[in-house]
Formats: sequence, C-alpha cells, structure tokens
Amino acid sequence: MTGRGRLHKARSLDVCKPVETKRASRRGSGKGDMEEKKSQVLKDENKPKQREKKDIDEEKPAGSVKRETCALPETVPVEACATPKTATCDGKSKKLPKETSNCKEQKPPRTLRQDSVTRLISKEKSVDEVLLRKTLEKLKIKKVQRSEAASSINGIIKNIMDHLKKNTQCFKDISKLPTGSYYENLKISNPDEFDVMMTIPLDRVDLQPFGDDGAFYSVALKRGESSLKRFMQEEDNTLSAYGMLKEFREEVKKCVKMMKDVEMEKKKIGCPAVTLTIKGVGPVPISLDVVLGIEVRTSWPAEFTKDGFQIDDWLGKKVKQQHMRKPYYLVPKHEGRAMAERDGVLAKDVWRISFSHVEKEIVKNHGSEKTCCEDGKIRCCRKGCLKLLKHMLGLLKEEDSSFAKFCSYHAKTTFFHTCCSRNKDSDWEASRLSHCFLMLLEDFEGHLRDSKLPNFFIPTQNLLSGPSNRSCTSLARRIKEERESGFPIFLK
DNA sequence: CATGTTCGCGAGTGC
DNA sequence: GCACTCGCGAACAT
Repeated sequence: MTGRGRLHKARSLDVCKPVETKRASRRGSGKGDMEEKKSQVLKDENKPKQREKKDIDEEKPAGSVKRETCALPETVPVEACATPKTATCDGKSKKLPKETSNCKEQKPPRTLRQDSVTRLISKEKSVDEVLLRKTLEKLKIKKVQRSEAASSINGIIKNIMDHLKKNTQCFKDISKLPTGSYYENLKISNPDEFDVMMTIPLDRVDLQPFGDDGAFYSVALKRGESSLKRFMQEEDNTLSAYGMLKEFREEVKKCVKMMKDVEMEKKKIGCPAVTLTIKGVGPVPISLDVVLGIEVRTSWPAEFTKDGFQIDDWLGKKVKQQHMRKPYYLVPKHEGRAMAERDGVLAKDVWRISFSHVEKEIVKNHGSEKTCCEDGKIRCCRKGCLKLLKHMLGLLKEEDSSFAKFCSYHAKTTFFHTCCSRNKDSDWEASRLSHCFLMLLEDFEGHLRDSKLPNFFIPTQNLLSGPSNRSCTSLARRIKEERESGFPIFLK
C-alpha cells in the first residue's frame, strides 16, 4: 500500500538515470530474434553456444581450459617480468606465459602498436596484468569475515551513541559519520580497521589559523548559550580541544567498560581518536577509531582550499561547489608538543580540518562521467589501483621499519592527485590495470623524490614533512625497483 | 557471466 | 526528533 507510493517517489527523484532498467538495456543490445530465442534456452542450460561465435573462437584452444589464473605467479619467470610491456601472452586463451608452450602455432612476434588496435590490446594480458589481478583477488575481504566484523562494530557503535545521547549533556546531539577505507570500500585483506567520527553540530564559529600550514585552527564560539560552554576558555572564547576530547574519552570509557572483548587503548598525544580494540571476532583483532568531531554547518571558508581541491577537470565544477556548500568538520588534533604556544593558544587546544566525508564521497563517485562503473557502462580501475598501492606500501613497511612514517593516507592523497591529472574515465579503463597502476606508482615516486606531497585539500600542508628526505628517496627507489621488475613483492 | 547475498545508506514514514 | 522500513548500489560468492 504505502510501499507503492514510496517506490514512485524514489523513482521520480532519480531523474538523471536513464529510464530503462539495466536488464532492459542489456537486452537492448541483443542481436535479433534468433538470439532472443537462444537466450531463453540459455537460461535453462548454458552449454550450446557455438553457432555464430565459431568464427571468432577459431584461434582459441579447445574449450577444455577455463581461465584458471591460479598457477600463474609461480610460473612467471622473473626475467619475463623485466619486459612487461612487450611480453604478449594472450592471457585469455592460454594462461601459460612460457614461450615454449606449443599448444598453438605461436604468433608472429610482433610488437604491439599501442593505439592501432585497441581491441587487441584489451585481449592482451601482460604478465603484470595477470599478477595484479591475482593480487587484487587476494585482497578481497571475505564475506563472512566482513559480516562478523560489521555486526560487532555496529553493535558497539550503537551502544556508544546511545550512551552519549542518554547520559551526557554536551554530547547528546551527536551523530555518527562513518569514514575511512572500510566505508569507502577500499579496505583490503581484513575488515580490521574501522573509523567512525562522532560529530557535534555547531553553527557559527570563528576560526583563527594556528601555524601556517593551513590545516590547524583555534575555534572560538560566538557568544550565547551552548552545551559546550564549559569547554570554552574565559579569555578568548576558544574551545579547548584537549578538554573536550578528554571528556569524550571518559564517556566512551564508561560505556565500553561493560563490553566484553573491547579494550580502550592509551591516549596518544595529539590524536583525535579514541581507539578501541576488539578481540575474538575473526582471525585478527579489530581496531575501531572513534573520532570526536565538530560539524560546522556553513560553507567552507574560501581560504581552506585556496589552490587546493582542484577537481574541476575531473569531477566537475558543479560537484566541487556542492561539496563546498556542505558542512565541514574539525577534529581535536595538533602537531608537535602539546604545550607549544602561538598567539596565546596552546597546541593541545587546536583543531584540524577534516575532509573525510568529502574523501568518502569522491571515492564513491569517482568518475568524470556520472555513470562510471555502473552496470553496462565503462568500468574503471581507479579503486583497484589504489588498493594495490596501499597493499604495496603495507608490504614495504613490513619489510623495512624505516618506512614507518609512511601511511595509507599518503597513498590515497597521491591517488587523488593522479586522478586530477589523468581525469578521464577512459584513462582508467579496467582493462588497463597494469598501465594505470604503473602511472600511479610513478607519480608516487615523484612525490617521494621531491619530499613533497601536498594535502589534496590544503596544498600548503606538506604530508611528507614528517618522514626524512632520506627515507623518502629510499622508498622511491624501492618502489621503482618493484615497478621495473614486475612486482616480485606481490609474489610472496 | 548471471544470479543470489549481505552490508551500507539515503529517503520516507509513522510514532 | 527518533527509529524503523524499503529499495538500491557495491562487492563478494556461487
């Protein structure tokens, strides 16, 4: 009854989408009556499909071999990887890259002309390509694991929210904003890290830059009643990040104390998160970052992203404006020593702008065309590339502790920059995974060599100011090695 | 590869 | 305001 009405409304909102359903459009590309009949048959059994395909299939080996990619990594000779671009094993039909394989007469050893026959290229699978796909496969999160982790985490979040709403004054208006890689579908390997911002709405604040990198501010409330009054310092009305986070922490602690298998980690200086560790779910402990945040319900001040966030050519001017009209968030985070002082403000009381919500939004909506990655439309490999980069960085960190200061946010930021310079969906076509990944790596190496990686939103902030130049160049060199030798690191 | 599942999420609704 | 349901998309699974 009401269900109908709802459906209607939902549909009518959807103005930009094509009217036809996916199924319809898929069928729309059907060949003819014959085909249509066939497709009915196919539903029952999908064996008989020779007829017209025949000519095309000519060069394929007998159907016996399906695409089993599994044997590959072991069989890939390292030398073969050294010439990734020209190594042309036609991945689809035979999965063995050995040149000795005799199953067919071998192809003429032609070098690929890049642009001439794009058809061919998409058929070709370089050695890299296969390894990368295999690696991505491994990085997938298992359904059961995800399910267990999600229900555990969701329960905890709900508990905390309920507690804050019922038992506190200052945090009673809180809402949750899930962010970070899990919620962006970029998490790899295990669902073992969750980030949830708990946001308090606030209108009308007065920001004063703290330091000169443009990311940190002191926050003064306008006069008037506020449940946050007790966190305000008398003299200047600034809101104490430290005081508020402390209180927040204590409340979360009260509530978490009752939970089995959940522990709270020690406070980390300057860190806006209350980190909870959940054991007993899945093979590894899960860490849940609960981040206190202030939601400021006004458009971003223009100076925030002056010269930054340049997505005009990638996602479009309109999208950019939409984002800038949305609220922004502040989290209790500072750099350096807590008691460092500037203009009468202590570092421990400053806030950093957070753009997690925008990051999430653009990761989910990452195409220059709105339809990118939708069914039946161009699929891209952007996310795949980023996952691979994150994975590689993780592995390199494991093997060399001097890379400890590099983090996945460096990967993500690099990725955003690369998306801006290669901004068309066709630059990222799914079939060109290895090509795209190589580009991304080269970009990353570039940033590392310069020791410069501007925050995507606040370009005055250099995210590589932490790590030493030495470790930057060393990481760059290491990545280059991997890139040029066909990613042996992924074989382990 | 088509089809089925589950989770995340926004919109809508009813209390 | 809030909690709940619904329908859809993304990603995993078969």
